[in-house]
Amino acid sequence: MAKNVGNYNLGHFNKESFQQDLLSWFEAEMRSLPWREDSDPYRVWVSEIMLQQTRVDTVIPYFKRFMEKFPTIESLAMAKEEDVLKAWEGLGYYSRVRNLHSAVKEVNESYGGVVPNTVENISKLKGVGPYTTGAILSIAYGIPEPAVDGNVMRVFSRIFSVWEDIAKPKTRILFEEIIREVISKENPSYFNQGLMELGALICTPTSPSCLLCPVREHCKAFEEGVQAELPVKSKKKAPRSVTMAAVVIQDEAGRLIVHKRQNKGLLANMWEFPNVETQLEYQSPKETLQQYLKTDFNLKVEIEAPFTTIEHVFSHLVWNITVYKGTLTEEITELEDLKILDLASLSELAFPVSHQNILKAFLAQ
DNA sequence: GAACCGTGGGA
DNA sequence: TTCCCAAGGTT
Repeated sequence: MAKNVGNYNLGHFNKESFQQDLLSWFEAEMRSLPWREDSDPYRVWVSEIMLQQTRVDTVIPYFKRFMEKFPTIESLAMAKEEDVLKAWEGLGYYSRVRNLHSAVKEVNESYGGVVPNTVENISKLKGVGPYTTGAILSIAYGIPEPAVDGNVMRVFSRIFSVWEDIAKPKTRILFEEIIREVISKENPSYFNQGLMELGALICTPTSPSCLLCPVREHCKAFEEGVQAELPVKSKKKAPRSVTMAAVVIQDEAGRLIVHKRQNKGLLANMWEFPNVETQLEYQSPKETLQQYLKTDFNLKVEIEAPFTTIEHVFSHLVWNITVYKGTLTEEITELEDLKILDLASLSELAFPVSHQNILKAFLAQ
């Protein structure tokens, strides 16, 4: 019986044959990865959050360290956010781990420490969206839910020759509907992981290895010779540029002043060296910096010449930071979000990479 | 729907 | 160098 999903007719698609080809290939070729040692829902959960928009090779060492430090739901639930953020330092998208921490507390308190196994409950957890819901349910619990990530959209764009823009949110819905029709009910875990593995190893964004592809005979794009033109993905606009001034302030003992960022938005709750945006100011960067320190922290600082400039590129903006050296000219009263610390103490706080680079440049001068 | 939210790697 | 990312989610 021919099924229609959107404008796509799945009638001539041999679902059983496709499943068998994909599953056989995955069982033979799957990479040995730390989070594949078992299917503990907590480990699956942590790995899926880490893997969001992040390469496997980058995640591996973070995952190992994280699981050593926080081996169970309870251990993570009881941890201080400061320590959790530190374990994520350098991975990026830090709201991922703040949401994970919050959601793990929720599971510990409201679900007896057991990760929920229904779409209804698991998708309520902070940081668990449509993809992660399907990934955890299928991989940890064997429930046939679609887990549509970039790999899956790329693979199925080619399999069914779908020319919808995969950068559009609604396109994901289309692929979820397709997956619901073709997912293996017997082994949804390997089916979903197999699709992602195929996307990572064979059905790559540029120059896919079609001659090695286990599901080549099911692929409409290959049949039509258009695999290189799919998927269609619109470009995102260029990041905007922000000009900033930062200062590394030292006291007589050589300790450094650091500031904790606000608890929402960019790099929330991460530590940094005091800095201000200087884009549209009448004042010189140095005066802007001094005024910021005075009004926000009642701090008088002697600011010397800049010793480096740093460019840091985010996904949606670029920081151009001129970094000054400063000297503290009076006693400082520490605040919740302002501390003066020696280097050993600094190393216990979580800094974004941009400010790690500021410290490196300061120490290297 | 579009903007926000990081980082390091590879072509 | 520049561009595009890599197992997305939230607002």
